[in-house]
Amino acid sequence: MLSSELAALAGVTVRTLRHYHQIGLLPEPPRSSGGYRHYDVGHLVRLLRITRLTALGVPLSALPAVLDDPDAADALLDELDHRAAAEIERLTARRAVIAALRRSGAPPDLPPELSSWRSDPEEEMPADMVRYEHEQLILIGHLLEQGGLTGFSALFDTADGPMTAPAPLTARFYTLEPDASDDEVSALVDALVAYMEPVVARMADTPPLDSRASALLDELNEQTLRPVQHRVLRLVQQRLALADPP
Amino acid sequence: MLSSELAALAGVTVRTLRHYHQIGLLPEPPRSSGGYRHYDVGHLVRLLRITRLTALGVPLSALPAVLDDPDAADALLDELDHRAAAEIERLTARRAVIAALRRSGAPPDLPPELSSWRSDPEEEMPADMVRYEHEQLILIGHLLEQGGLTGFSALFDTADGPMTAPAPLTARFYTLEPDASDDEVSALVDALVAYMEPVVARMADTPPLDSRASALLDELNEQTLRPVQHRVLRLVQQRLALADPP
DNA sequence: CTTGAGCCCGACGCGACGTCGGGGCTTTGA
DNA sequence: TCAAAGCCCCGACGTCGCGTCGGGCTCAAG
Repeated sequence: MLSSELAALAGVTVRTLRHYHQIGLLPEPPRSSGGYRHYDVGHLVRLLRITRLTALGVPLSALPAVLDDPDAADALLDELDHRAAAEIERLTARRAVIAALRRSGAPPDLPPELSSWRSDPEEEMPADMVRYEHEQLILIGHLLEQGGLTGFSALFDTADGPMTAPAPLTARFYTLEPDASDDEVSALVDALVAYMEPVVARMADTPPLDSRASALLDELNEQTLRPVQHRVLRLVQQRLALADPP
Repeated sequence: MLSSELAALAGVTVRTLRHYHQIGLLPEPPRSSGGYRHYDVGHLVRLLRITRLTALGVPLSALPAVLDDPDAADALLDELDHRAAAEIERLTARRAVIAALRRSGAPPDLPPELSSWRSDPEEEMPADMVRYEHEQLILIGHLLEQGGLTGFSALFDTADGPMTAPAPLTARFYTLEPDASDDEVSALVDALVAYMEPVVARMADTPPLDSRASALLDELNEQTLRPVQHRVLRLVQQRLALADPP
């Protein structure tokens, strides 16, 4: 039996045979005068034992032990089963995320549970503001993942169900021109404060945002937002802070 | 922000950061006078986008395209979902095999559906005969996998349910001494023929065993069995062949 | 005798980092 | 003020199970 015949019988490639020879897993068969390997049924059986075990997830390095000592296999099977179960769980979670992404229609690099907070794509917004909103959601999504994203989301629940993103409001914020009039600015501040007030009221119970997290969010603002928007943010923060007991 | 802080924030290792720098996925940040990297929040966001996507199974080589062009992601997500589903199926099948093995108590390198054909481990049998039986089951299990293992098993179904391995019979065969008397041999042959006759009768309908497969089985016999056992096999085969119409 | 398929070997590639070893920087406590 | 400890840097090799390439040899058929 030549290499390719053995390989076909066992359902592997010739390269696999050579690899098993190299690592000493399969004994070298006798050679013909020209150097061709000639296998017998013993090699086939050995190879089949190997393929059965690797199909179960046994690593090649563990095979010598398992093939020679059948008792050693039990603990290994346990571990392989656990690993397979864990891997299935990971993949299932991954598929769930993909499905959520497809439902939300949002770009795949932001957390699907925050995608409803994006501004309406129909709104006309400068490219850098689109990018800023995107990056902010990514940052918030990650920073709150281990701090309690569910608790955060709960802040926005009302008797009528969860609040959705205030699309026109955020668009007005993002499209603020540097030369906006004071009236325009204070009107926007009023609207934002009105929107945020009930949320802030409920925040009294929850632990404040991690200091490093808020520093990072500030840094992101600093990098991207225009001065007029910083002014709006500061004003909103002042008004909301005053409403809170210090 | 130093390397280890960024890494901790994003949940990766410092080595991963260096790897992303090497392949150009993460821009190099400015360095301190001593050569230390100093990251800002922009790097963190970039890194988080990367980790979110890799968690979905996106390969690093595809990231530049996906990060820059959000539309390119859709087809990719489809493929990733399919691959994840296929992988889950493979792992589930693997777990099913492991579970079957644990129920049967058989060594993990033979097909669990044939494990009931092993001789009773309580029977006293020479080590090489144990090995022979093991290897024969491996060979049969594989050769019939693509030829119809189910059809083969059906040959052994009776009205009272599937026949089980004739434990004392096979043990008598395997433990035959080279100097066994003619009486002993012919008694064993009679018993084996009686056992196999109904099976052979049903085999008339099914296609005969692939010629290469039977050659391999013969070769295995040749390598391992003692002359007296060859004699028994030949006798049994003659008797069963005569009972068949040629 | 030639041709074409099949076999041999050595060596590099892949994917996403882990790990090791040798050497500088920075901070903290004595 | 200085030394020890703890970070940081870099380059390079290791992991796992083979795939792939290139160049040369062999074998059976025409």
